[in-house]
Formats: sequence, C-alpha cells, structure tokens
Amino acid sequence: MANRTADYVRVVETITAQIRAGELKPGEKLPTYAQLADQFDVSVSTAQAALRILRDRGLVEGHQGKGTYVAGSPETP
Amino acid sequence: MANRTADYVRVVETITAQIRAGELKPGEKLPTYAQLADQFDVSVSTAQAALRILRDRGLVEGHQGKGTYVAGSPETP
DNA sequence: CCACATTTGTCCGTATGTATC
DNA sequence: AGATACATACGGACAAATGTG
Repeated sequence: MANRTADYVRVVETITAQIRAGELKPGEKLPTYAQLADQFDVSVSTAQAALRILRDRGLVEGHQGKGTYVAGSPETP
Repeated sequence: MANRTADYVRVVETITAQIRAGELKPGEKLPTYAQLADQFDVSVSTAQAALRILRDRGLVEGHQGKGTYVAGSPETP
C-alpha cells in the first residue's frame, strides 16, 4: 500500500490544477520540456509523456518550434 | 494534406474502432504489448504509449501480471 | 535566401519494479 | 522459483516547424 504516485501523473495533475486554478490562463505559454523536466526533477521523456496526456485531454496545445500553450482561448482552434 | 498519422495514434484509433464496433467486447482481453507491437509493426514502447492513452481515456484497464482488458464490464470498476 | 539554434513531436531500446500464474 | 505481462522511467536519435541573424 502507500501507493506512490507515478511521476508523470504528478506532472499531469499539478499542471491541471494550475490551469483550473487560473494560475495558467488560456493562451498562456507553458515552460519548455527541458524546463518542466528540471522543475519536476524528471527526465525530458517523462515530461513529454505528461504533456502528451494533457494534449490528449485537450487541456493544452503544442506547436512545433514555438511551445506549448494552455487551451481554451478563443484564438486557439 | 496526406497527413501522416503517428503510429501510436493509429494504434489508438484502430483499437478504439474495434471496441466501438463490438469486435472487442467489455471484459475481453487484448493482445499483450509484444503481440500488439508485432501486429502493428511498431516497437513495444509505442504499443505501450498507445495503451497508456487508452487507459487514460477509460477504454481499457491494465492489470499487472494478467493483461489489458476492455473496460465497460459491470465487473471492472 | 540560407544557416543556425530552439522547441515540439515521434520512435526506439533498455532497465527496473510489481503483480499474476 | 521461475516465467509472463503490465507500469514506469530514462536516454538517445531524428524529423518538422519556428524564429533570428
């Protein structure tokens, strides 16, 4: 027992909470893969896996060469 | 045009279609990672990534040591 | 227009842990 | 005790898009 939460789940939940709390607003840019990996003390691969899920859930949108942005803005579709 | 679909997306969509078509019924066991990787001609890592998304969407449920099963059965929650 | 750095996106292989049989 | 199978984590490699000089 004492189920340890997986790292990528923690990243997903933390960012999700920040969005729902309004700390990250629609259209706003998230940190890069490398920065998130550094902040959460995980590898870039793990940070990518977390963002992949957030993309799949429609919470964020990634744009190659630019960055990852919070979805929900009227300008994003 | 000619949008090249990512391998893991193709796996996700194929399995999703099979479930929605009733080809894979709730409670039924899916092939193993290795078998799926072989069928779709992708690596095990890619097959895992696809199943991770299907789990995240609640379409399937994984059980360590047993296998991955189609969700929606009254016995699965 | 071209070269370069940055950043996201995808894919692969491997290692380790945990649960089941 | 050993084999099988899912779950997580890491690192490396390459492509594609963007922005800058």
